[in-house]
Amino acid sequence: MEREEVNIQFSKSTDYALHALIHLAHSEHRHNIGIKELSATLGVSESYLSKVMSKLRRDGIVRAVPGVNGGYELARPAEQITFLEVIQVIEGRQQLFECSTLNSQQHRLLAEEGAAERDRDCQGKSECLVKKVMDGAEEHLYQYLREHTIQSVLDEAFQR
Amino acid sequence: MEREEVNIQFSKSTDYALHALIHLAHSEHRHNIGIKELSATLGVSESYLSKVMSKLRRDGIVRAVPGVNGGYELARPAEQITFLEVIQVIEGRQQLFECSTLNSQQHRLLAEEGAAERDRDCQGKSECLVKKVMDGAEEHLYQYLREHTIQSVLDEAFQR
DNA sequence: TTATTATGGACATCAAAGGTCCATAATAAA
DNA sequence: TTTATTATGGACCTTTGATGTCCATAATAA
Repeated sequence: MEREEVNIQFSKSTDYALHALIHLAHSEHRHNIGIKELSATLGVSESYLSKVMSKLRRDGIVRAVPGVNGGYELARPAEQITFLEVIQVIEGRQQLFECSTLNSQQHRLLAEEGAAERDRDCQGKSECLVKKVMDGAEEHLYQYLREHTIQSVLDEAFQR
Repeated sequence: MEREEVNIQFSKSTDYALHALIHLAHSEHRHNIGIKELSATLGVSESYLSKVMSKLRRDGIVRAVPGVNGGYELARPAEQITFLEVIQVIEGRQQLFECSTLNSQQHRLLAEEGAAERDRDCQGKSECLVKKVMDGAEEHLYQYLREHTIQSVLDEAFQR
């Protein structure tokens, strides 16, 4: 009874990624910020942060150059990098909610009231009533995360 | 490279809980729906669904009575049971986002611009710029989930 | 009293998060 | 062209939590 279960939460990797990108954006006059500086700034190991940065690179959010004076920089203007995009790159693109129950429950409901012509499958189709609400919630959340960018955070930091 | 990582997602338990509650609400003329009927309806094992139902009972969402003809029923009207409440009971009440990075990043930003009088801690305080956005996202999501209840889903099922 | 139903503890399994280490590739500077 | 430096990716490890089963016990109505 010591620990409550933990579940619906963004991963630490997402945290690292967002903070790293903000640091890059804030240092844009300089070029090629190395993993050493990034990991020291965030207080995270170089080896782990490297993995996160590699993902960001593979998805075209940052550019990376090896070698002396190498490092990372944003691949695009900070106002074109949304929170949603970063989160999806790191967390993957699965949906907030997947229906795992049988097709029985909600379809019995529908069938009994004479809407029996609908599909018979609850797995991911739009027929599941619970999923319908959750999909709405997801779109709601995503819309918010689309409206916030790396740049908008910087703007806010400088009280405007 | 076969499986993409899976992360930010509601658990199956939440799925089970929501579907079970809808079934209870839809059967409110009858009383005490047993775990047998519930598990058969959802296509889930009795033993596992029991755990989920116990959680719902401990948090006052359903009532349970053991013994012959025992079972579960809603402890409150279906319009007073929100999606958010169910989710929080099952998933726990941690936040969508916890800041894991050092206090350095965002405070260096603030400090450089002369806002140095703020706290020095990024762990969960409102000072972290990333966390501020994520908290906003969370509140956005929660507001939506508060507006949807077990009853509202039933209403929708009966096309009104 | 008895059959029935819910409860909770103890386990088991499995996948994913989080993290480390190292060999290799790439690059710029010397 | 070497060399020092930096990123990359594979292999591996540990911990945690989700999912699930089983069983003994408690509670309850018939």
